[in-house]
Amino acid sequence: MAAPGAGAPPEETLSLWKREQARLKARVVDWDTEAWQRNPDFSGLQRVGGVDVSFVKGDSVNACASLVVLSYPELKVVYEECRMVNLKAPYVSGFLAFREVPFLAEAVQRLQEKEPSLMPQVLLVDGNGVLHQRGFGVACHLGILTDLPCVGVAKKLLQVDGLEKSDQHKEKVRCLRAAGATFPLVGDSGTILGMADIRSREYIRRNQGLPGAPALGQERTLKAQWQEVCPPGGSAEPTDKGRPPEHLGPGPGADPDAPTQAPRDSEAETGPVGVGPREGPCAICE
DNA sequence: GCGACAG
DNA sequence: ATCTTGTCGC
Repeated sequence: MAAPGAGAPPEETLSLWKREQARLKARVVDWDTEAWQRNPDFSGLQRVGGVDVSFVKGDSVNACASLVVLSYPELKVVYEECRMVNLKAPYVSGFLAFREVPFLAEAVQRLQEKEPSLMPQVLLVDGNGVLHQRGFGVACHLGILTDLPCVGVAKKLLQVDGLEKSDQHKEKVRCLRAAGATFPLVGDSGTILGMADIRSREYIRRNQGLPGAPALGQERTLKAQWQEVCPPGGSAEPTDKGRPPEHLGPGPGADPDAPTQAPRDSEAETGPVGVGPREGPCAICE
């Protein structure tokens, strides 16, 4: 048999995958559909979920697929599941979903069967959403399969639609001082493909306790932070619109979402529910 | 040597 | 994704 975890798939398979992405992309809903998405402090949001797949050291086939649901805004774990799985498809940039989404969708399905009352209202997914080669990353894919609003959370910037780690981009990242500060990632198409939300380790180490660095307990509200943008001078942005995930409308699930960069350590950040700190040089600051 | 092709 | 190495705090 072949080793799913490795080897590049034949061009024929990639064509099929592209066709599937195009088919499902038509069901994406990339606008707010839930009241909590636009409420000042997300009032109405009670459960936030997160999914991820972690691998066994030198193994690209065996991995742990996990789904966790937290209460909001308390952020207490109310549901958690980790399941060892055998990946069937290799990782191919632009097609991450075909490798991981089956197991993520199954995790959501099991939750629906066992504890439907704990179904999250939004799901954070490792990987990109609409910031993708064909505008349909794993977050979008899972959203369609589960009918849940999903937010893509990536650790590295996928340079598509004109997005690049230019000096301009790096400058904007450097402006992300306050925890939770963000700026929109606007592609050449004019679409906001995501929000970068980073805390520079250098800044923190050099400015602890200095003016400009908000004291603990004085941070702005999450919602307020999301709407913060670098000082005037940057090019894009007045879209006061945050960038929460969406929901589905007609047919099967749907929703899109935005990806983002994040600190290098463990997980990354998210457009909306961005909290995580972590530190260290990141793929964006670099 | 460096960058890029999510994880 | 995972591997590394170094630094700092407990």
